[in-house]
Amino acid sequence: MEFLNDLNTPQKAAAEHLRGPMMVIAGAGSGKTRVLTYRIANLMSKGIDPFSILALTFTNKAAKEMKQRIGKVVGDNEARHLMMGTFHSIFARILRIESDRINYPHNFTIYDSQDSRALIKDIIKGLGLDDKVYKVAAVANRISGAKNNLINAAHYVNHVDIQAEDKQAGKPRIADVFKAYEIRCFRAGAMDFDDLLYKMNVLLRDFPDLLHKYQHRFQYILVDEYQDTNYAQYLIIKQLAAAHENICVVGDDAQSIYGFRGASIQNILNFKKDYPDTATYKLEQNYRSTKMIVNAANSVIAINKNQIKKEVWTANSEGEKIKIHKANSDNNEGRFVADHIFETRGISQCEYRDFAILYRTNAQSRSFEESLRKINIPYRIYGGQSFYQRKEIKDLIAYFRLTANPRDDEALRRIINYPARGIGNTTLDRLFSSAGERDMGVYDLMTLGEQPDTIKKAAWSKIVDFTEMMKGFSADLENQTAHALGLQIAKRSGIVHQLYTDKTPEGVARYDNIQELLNGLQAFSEQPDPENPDAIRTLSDFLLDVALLTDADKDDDDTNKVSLMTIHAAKGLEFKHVNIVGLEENLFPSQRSMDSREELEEERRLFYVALTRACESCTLSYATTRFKWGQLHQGDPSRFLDEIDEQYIIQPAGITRSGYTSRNIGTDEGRPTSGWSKKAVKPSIGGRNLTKIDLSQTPTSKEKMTKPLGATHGATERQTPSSTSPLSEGINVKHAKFGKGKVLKIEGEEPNVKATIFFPSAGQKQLLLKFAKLEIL
DNA sequence: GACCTACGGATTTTT
DNA sequence: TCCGTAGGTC
Repeated sequence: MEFLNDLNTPQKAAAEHLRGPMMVIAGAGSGKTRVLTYRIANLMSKGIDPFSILALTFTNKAAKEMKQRIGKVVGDNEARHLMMGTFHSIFARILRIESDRINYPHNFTIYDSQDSRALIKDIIKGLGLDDKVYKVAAVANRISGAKNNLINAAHYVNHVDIQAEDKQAGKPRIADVFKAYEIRCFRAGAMDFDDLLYKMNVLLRDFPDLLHKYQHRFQYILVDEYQDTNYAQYLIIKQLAAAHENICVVGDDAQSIYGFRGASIQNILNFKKDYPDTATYKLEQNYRSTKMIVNAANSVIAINKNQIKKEVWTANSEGEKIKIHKANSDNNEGRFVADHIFETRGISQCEYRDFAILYRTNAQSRSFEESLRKINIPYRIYGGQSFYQRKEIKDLIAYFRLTANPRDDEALRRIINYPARGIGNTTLDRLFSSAGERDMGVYDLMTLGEQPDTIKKAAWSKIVDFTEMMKGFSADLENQTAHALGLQIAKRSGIVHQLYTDKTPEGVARYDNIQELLNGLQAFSEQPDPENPDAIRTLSDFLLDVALLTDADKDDDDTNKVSLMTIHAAKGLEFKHVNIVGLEENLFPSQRSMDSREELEEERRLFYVALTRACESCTLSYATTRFKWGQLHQGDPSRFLDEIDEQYIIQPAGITRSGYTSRNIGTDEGRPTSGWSKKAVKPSIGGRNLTKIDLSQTPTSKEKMTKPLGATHGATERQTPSSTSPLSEGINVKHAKFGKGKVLKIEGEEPNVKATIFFPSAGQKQLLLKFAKLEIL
């Protein structure tokens, strides 16, 4: 096949491999996606049915892109039938088809981590355990870890080591929580992320006909990012591949960074033991980065003990040395990076999209956002609170979920009183406990037509109204498109109305988000399902997609913006110019990774991943002081800085902020360093009590805020402000109205006033107002 | 049940 | 510092 001539020798050999187990060890930037695509194209050109090829990728976006690239080689019509996607999405689809085997409804709900945590919290409370000892996050992690190792609640309670560990940690009753969690999920017809893998294993283990069916269907299996698979994933692949052993795994042990999620680097290290006939291909030529970057990264990763030997090299140009910058505070680090991007863009004539700022934790993004905003550099934040995590979106989706699966108790809990319809917490608690006593779902209890004696009459009639409405929605589930039904739900539930009447800036943003979701629904409804092109796309089809979408999957076609993200999120991406920030001990490497060699090595691999994202230049920075929980902390430079062979780095003599003030951009002049609250005064201005002020009557045209509205709400994408004030401080918000917002507290004095405002629909918000002119109601 | 206050905990990383 | 919420009051 002539398309194979685009490949170098080892790439070509790997792409031409037809049958039998194979492993591709692919260094960073060595073209592994190319090999995967070309191999699949090659299989198809040899007459192998695309229906029999299963390709598992790490993100849906990667799958989509690969499909498109294969389509270009073999034609879209053929490529369409490939089974490609993430582990979670592919197996969710299969589980949906086979769900009756394990007594789940076809429209089972997928609980996201918020849902599972809410449920776990409720269980901890219900069992009367101390929630300070049994912390939700810790318990959730424990359960998740067990499931990823295929341990269910029954095994958990009998597992000697696990029980010993829990006892040691003072939490002997996690097993009880786990057990209750299993029951409640089952009763709700819900699976969490881990269940998708666990239950898939159950299907293959307990139903030989299904094992046979899928072994027969997937004759060729390819797994990308194999170094990041966990035991549950490993075992699914192993079982599916057992009949034919046409399995191809691609990965790089040096880039294994998901150990915390149960990923085991051993899967890649042990592959040859499972398949002794494995053909191994090593891709060692890097096409992405300069010599300087490749060599620097090599010098770092060489320190790790646990790895497969390989020599990553490049024929690319020498490139510039890696720069290290020391800042004296987190804010100055932000300013340096923003300024550096500004300058580099001017000198090398590249676009904003060529830059990335990579950090260890999402919480670090703030100082970079502020600095970029100040000098009008557009940026996009990945991760953090994504679109689908926002409250209003989750609320509407909860209606969708309850429509598709009335047993979904977590969705019900969320929306039964939103918008407010007079069913309060007391009623809800009684409903849940009454349902628990009868071992049935809450919705089933509600539709039973039999009023439990604990529920008051007035509340019960509201419940009946609610269930009647939901029944109406459910009746249309199969005969309306996702868009038609979604629109109907948005309107009839009262959500649209509720948000429309809320004229606060936050309320307007929420209304827009709902519109965006509905637009998304429309696009979804109009695009046919490749597996089943004639069927209408229902709301439950949409839910399956939406539950497993992540930020990385979001299309952002022509956005020319600087990218801000965690290093984890940057996996698989590349940028011309990369800034790796926050290189301090206890931050990167993270404090929690310091106890064990394994975890520290994982942090080092993470650093390796960060370095190898860069094509042309890489700049590292750290801050000697940093605000944490409102307190100033000292920090030491990260050990990773010392681990780069010094011949590849420049450590400039000019310490912090060199060349900065001359341009007078983004300086700190005149700004108090730690917020406004230093001068806190009583909640009164002009001698009058200010606890009740209607800000809608306030002349707002002169108000300035130090943060744009909505920023506190964690919007995923923030535009650079179109206008800045003469002080280059804050943003003009003259169109802002505070609607029904009530001021709870005023601190500071004009013109610097911090106001705590209560919005009926959004709870408490703190806003920093400049030149506030407040009038008393 | 709605509204409000004061307090305490949070920072890994993600499907 | 910010955010969520338990618990108080009307």
